[in-house]
This record gives sequence, C-alpha cells and structure tokens, in this order.
Amino acid sequence: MARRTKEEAQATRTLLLDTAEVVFREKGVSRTSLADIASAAGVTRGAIYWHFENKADLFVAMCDRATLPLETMFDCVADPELADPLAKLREGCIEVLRQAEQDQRCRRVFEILNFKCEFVDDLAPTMLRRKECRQGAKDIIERNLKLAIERGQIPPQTDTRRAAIGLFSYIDGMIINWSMEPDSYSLAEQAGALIDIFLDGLRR
Amino acid sequence: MARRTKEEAQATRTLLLDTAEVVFREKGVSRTSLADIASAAGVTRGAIYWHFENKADLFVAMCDRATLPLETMFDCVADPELADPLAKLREGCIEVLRQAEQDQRCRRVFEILNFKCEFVDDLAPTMLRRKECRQGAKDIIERNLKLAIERGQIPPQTDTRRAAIGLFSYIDGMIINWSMEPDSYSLAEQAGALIDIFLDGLRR
DNA sequence: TTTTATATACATACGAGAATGTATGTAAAC
DNA sequence: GTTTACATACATTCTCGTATGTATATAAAA
Repeated sequence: MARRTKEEAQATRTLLLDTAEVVFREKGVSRTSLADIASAAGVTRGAIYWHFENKADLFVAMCDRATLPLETMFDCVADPELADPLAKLREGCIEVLRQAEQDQRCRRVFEILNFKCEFVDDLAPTMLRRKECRQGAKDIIERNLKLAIERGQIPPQTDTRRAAIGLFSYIDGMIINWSMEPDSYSLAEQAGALIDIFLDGLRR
Repeated sequence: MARRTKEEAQATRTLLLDTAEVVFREKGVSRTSLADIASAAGVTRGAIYWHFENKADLFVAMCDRATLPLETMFDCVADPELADPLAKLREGCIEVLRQAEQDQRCRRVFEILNFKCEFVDDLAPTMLRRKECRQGAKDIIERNLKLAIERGQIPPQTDTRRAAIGLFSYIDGMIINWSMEPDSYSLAEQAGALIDIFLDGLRR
C-alpha cells in the first residue's frame, strides 16, 4: 500500500471514527474487534493502529468528537443582569432536548454510551467527563434558580440545590426515556410542555 | 470432587449468582470470564456450566432474581374506587425511590445494567424485560392521572399521556442521577419533596 | 436392612478460534 | 533519501465449549 497525502490520512482517520460509531452501535463496544471496524471502513487494522493506540483510544476519540446532550446546557449560563432567568433556563433545557433528538452524531454516541458499552478500566475516563459535564449543568441550573428567587419568580424558601437536582434528573430522564423509543414521539415537540410542568411546580 | 446433596447444590447456584453480581459490577460483564467468577466463588468453571448454559444464561438468571426499581410501581395500580389517586401515585413513586436506594441487590444489578453491560445479541432479552416494565409503569401512572382528573385533582384538559411520560422520566432520571453519586445525598429523603414539585406543577 | 446401580454435582483436561499487539514490508509523498 | 501511511505476517494470550473423570447421594432391588 502506498503512502497518502496528509489530507487523505486525515480523511482516513475521520472515516475510522465514523465507522466506529456505526459498528459500536450495532455490535456493542466490547464485541467489535478492530478487524470489524477496519473491514467495515475498507482498510486493515494497520490503519487503525497507525491513527490510534488501541480500541480504547479510538473509543475515547470517538466520544470526544461528539457533543453530548447536556453540554449545550452551558449556553444558558446565568447572567447576573438577566431579567428572566427562568425563561432562559427553559430555553436552555429545550435546546438540550432538541439537540438530543436532532444531532445524529450525538444520538449515536449517546446510545453507545448508554446501552452499548461498559465503563470499566480504560473506558472509565469517558465516564469521568460525563460526570463533570453533569455536575456543571446542575451548577448552572442552580445559579439560574437563585437568580429566579432574586427576581421573585419562585418562592424565596425554595431549596435551589434540590430543585436543580430535580430539574436535571427530569431532563436527563426525558432524554434516556425517549432514546429507548425514539420513534414513538418527538422529544423536541414535547419539550416545552414537559418542562413547563416542572417550572410551574417551582413557581407555585 | 464428590457429589453434593440437593441443598448444597442449590447453595452453590445461589453462591454463583451472588458472586456474579459482585464480579460483573467490578469488571463489567464482557470483561469477566467465567473463570473469574468461578475462582471468586471458590469453585471451577465446571460448576458454572453445570448450573448454567453459558455466561449469558448466568447473566439473565442474575437479572431475573433481582427486583428492578420500577417494578414496584405496579403496587400503586389505579383502583377505580380510589378517593385520592394522586396521593396513591405519590406513595408509589416514593416507594420506588426508597427501594432503589435501600435494596442492595437492586442497586448492584441496576448499576450493572446501566454502566457495566452491553445490550446486544444474547443480552438483549434483558432489555426487553426492562422495556415492558417501563411501559407498564407508564400505563399505571396514566391511569392514576385519568382518575385524578375525574376526582378534580388536576385540570381536565391535562394531557395524561404526556404527563405520564414526564413523571416517569422524572423518576427514572432521579434514580439514574442518584446512582451516579449515591453518597452525595439520600434519595429516599429527598423523594417526597422532589415528587411534590412535579405534582404541584400538574395541579396548578 | 444391606447391596447395587445410576444419576448427580461438580473438577479436570483438551482443542479450537478469536482478538490483540507488534514486527516487518512497501510505495508514494515530501 | 527519508519519513509517512498504511498493509501484511506472526506470535501470544485469552476464553470458550466440550469431553471426560469421579466420588458420592439417592433410589431401587434383594
């Protein structure tokens, strides 16, 4: 086999990541061999071992390339000058749910992370990233809620930490539940009404 | 090795299931060999192959033995004569969360199912059972909500299907979120207040 | 009640395939 | 001419499934 240009090599790398997404989703991470991915991509294992150290390295690279659902939550970070933090929070949650449904790469990787891989040993770092992401999202929610108290949008005695955990769990559960039967309803369409139930409960 | 009495054989089988719970949780399902489980249990693979067909069979038996979190939801089935279906629903959800935290076997198996196994091929049946269980729980929630409308507890124009999906996702998300950091707070203690946020939202 | 036969509950041994990592080959890009 | 971007070849290591061994529990026969 001949040497490729740098652009061609980069294309091969991308092809391998794309193929890994598909094959991992079909067969599960542990049951797919590097030979499976290589043949599906039309190359040999040599190509994989050139671009990645091993399967775990390929897996991590595949995950890092994707934007996970809750990471877009960071876009609705609490601004102290915000007039309507609750509406901002609502928008942020809706955007998270919309992306979870419509970003195809996100969907594939999310499905792999949830149902097609085991978080042990060398795959544990990915779990760590998710944990930090989740923690960050909860913090942002809580800051918005505190601002909402200042603005008089929700009762001052509201336990913001608990409410943040609640809202976060709600969003998270909605994504997971939907991902188990993605064809039965549209997450993006239901998002607004579903979130309003919770926010109304906070407001009362 | 000598033949054992029936009681001893049954004890061996139970020991194997107990050990599988522990080792699967530590190493992940696919990375534990039957030799791992056998040595951890102080027997040889021969004992495993006597009691089970293979690893998948052992795994399914281990899962079947455990009561999963949402299965206790069936205890709060809607009774047409029920005076306060919303309170019944609340109790049911709290019980689900309490069990999710305090039933140790449930916790171990739940953690394995969520983070330490891949739902492909021969392990897929387990996923099917979970799906049915989830569907059943959602149906029960919806029936209670319809009764709550009849009793005037929530507005008549409430979309019960959507609300059921919402409440179910909420509970599910709470369990999953808590299981990622079980030591940071008590699920059972927070359960009541968390559920009330959602139910208040429904009532308004 | 004792003896005998058979099924049981494993342990041990063996063979085969699959996956991994590495070592080496190679032709083109630079 | 050297490095790159792979392909090919090889050795090793697991793991599985099965085949076989074996001592005893248990039931039937005597």
